[in-house]
Amino acid sequence: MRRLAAAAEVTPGALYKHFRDKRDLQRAMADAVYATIDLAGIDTDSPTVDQVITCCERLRAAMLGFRDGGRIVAGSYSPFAATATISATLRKLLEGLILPSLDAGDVAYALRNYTTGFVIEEQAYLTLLAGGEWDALVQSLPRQGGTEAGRSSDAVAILTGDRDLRFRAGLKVILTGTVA
Amino acid sequence: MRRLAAAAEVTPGALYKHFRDKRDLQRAMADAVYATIDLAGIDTDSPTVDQVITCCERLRAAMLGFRDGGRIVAGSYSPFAATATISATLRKLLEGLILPSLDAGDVAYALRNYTTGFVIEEQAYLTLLAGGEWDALVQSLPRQGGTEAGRSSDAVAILTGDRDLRFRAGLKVILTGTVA
DNA sequence: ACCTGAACACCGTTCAAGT
DNA sequence: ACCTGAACACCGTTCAAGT
Repeated sequence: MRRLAAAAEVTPGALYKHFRDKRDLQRAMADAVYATIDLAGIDTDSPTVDQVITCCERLRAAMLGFRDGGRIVAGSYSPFAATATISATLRKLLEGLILPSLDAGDVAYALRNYTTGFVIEEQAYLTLLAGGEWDALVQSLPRQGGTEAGRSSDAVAILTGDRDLRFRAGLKVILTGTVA
Repeated sequence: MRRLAAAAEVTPGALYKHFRDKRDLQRAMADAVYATIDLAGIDTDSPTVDQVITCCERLRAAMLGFRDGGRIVAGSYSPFAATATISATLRKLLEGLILPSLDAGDVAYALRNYTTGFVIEEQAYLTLLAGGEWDALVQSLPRQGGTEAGRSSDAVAILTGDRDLRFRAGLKVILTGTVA
């Protein structure tokens, strides 16, 4: 609050005429993150799986555009316009695509939770990397017995690899299923 | 740190002989959360889809057992035993189940990110509810034009409904897919 | 209506000194 | 090896008073 006030060239107390408290400000920040989502080329009247994927990728991109974007957005229920727009867009796309046995709300919610979960992990990794703490952390991963099946580091492989590719792989898993 | 020190009947400075800083302590807390996961009845030698679902449900239950459990666990890379155990268990189960075209690591990562994302949202809701702030927030949701398709509140419906059911519905979506 | 100054009750972290 | 006391540099929030 104090640093934000300084950036706005105002005294900290002045912020409390605009936001009830820090959490109220963070809700507004969450909507500001959603507001940067690029919806160009998304047409809810002719939905495709590719558009759903694009939608999630742009949601991810929007969060990645801000420090702690994932954590800001996660669980902040910003009751504002941009938040409503992305929710409705994703759900409308899905309504025209999914199996009739499923609920579009459940699918949209799963996709959004996957996406925010992925980005939180990703930004934590990037912060650790930038601070030079990542290598020490990976080094201290428990060396477990014998076989390579023991290394607990799929997360490590995913984070240090091509994250765009891995994110899309996860989306495809959700959309197309994993078992026969 | 100060409150934890008080609970441990020790001076704040003493904590810094055991943990480098607050984040280091939170990593240990994350592992402590994972350590409460009940793995009874999970047999990685004869994997079933039901076991995967149970595994994710117990992961959710473990996080729900602690204040801010989801946020503590998300993006904290605790390089400890319990963290490695749940990761390896989930992946081993999946290796025996998924379509050969998929990677067990990607699927496990998608399931974990979905689960932590869901729990973060859930705990934020529960905190808001306990603080009496939830109703005011939902009231302020933008009333958008005409049709009921406009309400942006799938998240609201999911959170205020049977969350166990909704969580499982999301898991099934991921495991069995959404499109033909 | 919006802002300032000043205060209140906190934080995380460090470090010499003790045992 | 582990802990205390005390300090340093911060926090979020409130509120009378100003304009």
